[in-house]
Amino acid sequence: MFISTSEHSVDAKNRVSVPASYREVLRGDPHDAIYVFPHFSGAYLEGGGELFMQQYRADIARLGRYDPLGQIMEVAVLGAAKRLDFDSTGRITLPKEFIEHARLGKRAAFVGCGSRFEVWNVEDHARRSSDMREAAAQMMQDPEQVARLGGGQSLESLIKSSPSLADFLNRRGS
Amino acid sequence: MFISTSEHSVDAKNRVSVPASYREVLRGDPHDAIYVFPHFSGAYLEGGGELFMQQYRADIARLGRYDPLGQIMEVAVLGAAKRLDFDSTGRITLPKEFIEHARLGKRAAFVGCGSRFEVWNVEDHARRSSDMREAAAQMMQDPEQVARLGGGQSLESLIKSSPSLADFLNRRGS
DNA sequence: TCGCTATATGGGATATCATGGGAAATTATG
DNA sequence: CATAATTTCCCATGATATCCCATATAGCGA
Repeated sequence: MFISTSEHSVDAKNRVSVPASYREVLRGDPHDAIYVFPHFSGAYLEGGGELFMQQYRADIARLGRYDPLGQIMEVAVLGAAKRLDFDSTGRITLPKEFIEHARLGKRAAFVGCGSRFEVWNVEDHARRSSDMREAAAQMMQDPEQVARLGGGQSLESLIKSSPSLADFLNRRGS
Repeated sequence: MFISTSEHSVDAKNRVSVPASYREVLRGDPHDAIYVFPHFSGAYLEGGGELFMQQYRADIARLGRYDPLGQIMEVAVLGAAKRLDFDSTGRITLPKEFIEHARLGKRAAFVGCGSRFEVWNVEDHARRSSDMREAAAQMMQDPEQVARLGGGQSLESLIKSSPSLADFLNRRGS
C-alpha cells in the first residue's frame, strides 16, 4: 500500500527519486518500474505498479472495444501512460510533457493514496492538502458522511464475506 | 486492544518507546511497525497496527475512486500516514512534522483507544482527559445517548451475526 | 532483601537513501 | 554513415536513519 507524502528533487536531467517505501511496495513486480500518466482531471500525475495498471486495463477491457467510455479511457489513460524504469539508485526520468502537465519545478511531492500514488507540484499540493484536511475535519461533524465512511466496518464486512482474506492481508501487509 | 495511557521520553534523535502492552497487541503483524498520521482534526497523532490501517484503506476504497469524501480521506489519512518501524528495543523515530503537529516536547503521552491509539503532548492530554471524563458523566444523564451506547449488547450481536469475525478480532486482540 | 527479568533510555558505529556529476551507450538527424 | 543530442549506467558524497551495545529503572519472585 502506498502511503505517506514526501518531496524529492527534480534534477537537471529530469530525474527524481521515488520514495524508498513506494519501491518496497513494488518489489515482486515483473519490471523494476512504475506506470505513470498525466491525470485528465487535474495538474498532477497518477502512478502505481503493475497491479495498478492492470486494474485500469481490466476495467477498460471489460467495457468492450465498441464502448464510447472505453475508447475515451483508452486514450486518456492507456494512451497517456508511460512505463518509467528505475535506475540503479531508484530514480525515474520524467518526460517533459509530464513535467509540464503537473507544472513541476525543482521539487515534486509524492502522495500515497493506497493502491496508487500522485505526483504534484509542491505548492499545488500544499494548498490542496490543507484544504482536504480542513474538509476532512468538517466531514467528521456530519453524521451522514461519517456513516458513509463506515468507521472501519468495510474491512470487517470483507472478512465476514471471505475469512481467508484476513490471512492474506496479514501476510502481505498490502 | 490498545488500552491505558503512558508517558514516554522523546530523545534527541526523536525516538520514543512504544508501550510494551501496545507492542504485544501488534505481534503477528506482517511488519514490526506501527502506522501513524497527524490527525486532521487536532494537535495529536493517531496510530495503530496493520488492521488499523487496512480499515482505513478498505473504508476509502469502498467509496470508489471518484467519491469526493474518498479523495479527502486519501489525502488526509493515507497521504499523511507513515509506517514507523520498531528498533530492537521497541522504539520508533518520529518524523519532525509529526512532532510539530502534535507539539511534542521531551515527553509524549500514548492513549489507548481500543482499535487504535493517540499520541499527545502531555499537557494537552491532561486537559483533554479531564474534559472527556466530565463529558462522559454528562452523557450518562441523557437517556438518548445511553441508549445509543448499547449497554454492552453490541458484542453479543456481533458474535451472533458472525462467529468467525468475532474469532478473528479476538485472536488479533483488536 | 537480593537478584532476575522486563522495560526504558542514551550514545556511538554502520547502513541506507537521496542526489549530483561524468562516462559510455543509444537514438535521432542530416 | 557521421555527428549531435539524448539517455543510460556508474560512482561519489552528505545527510539521515538504523543497528547495536551499554546502562538505568521498576516490578516480581525466591
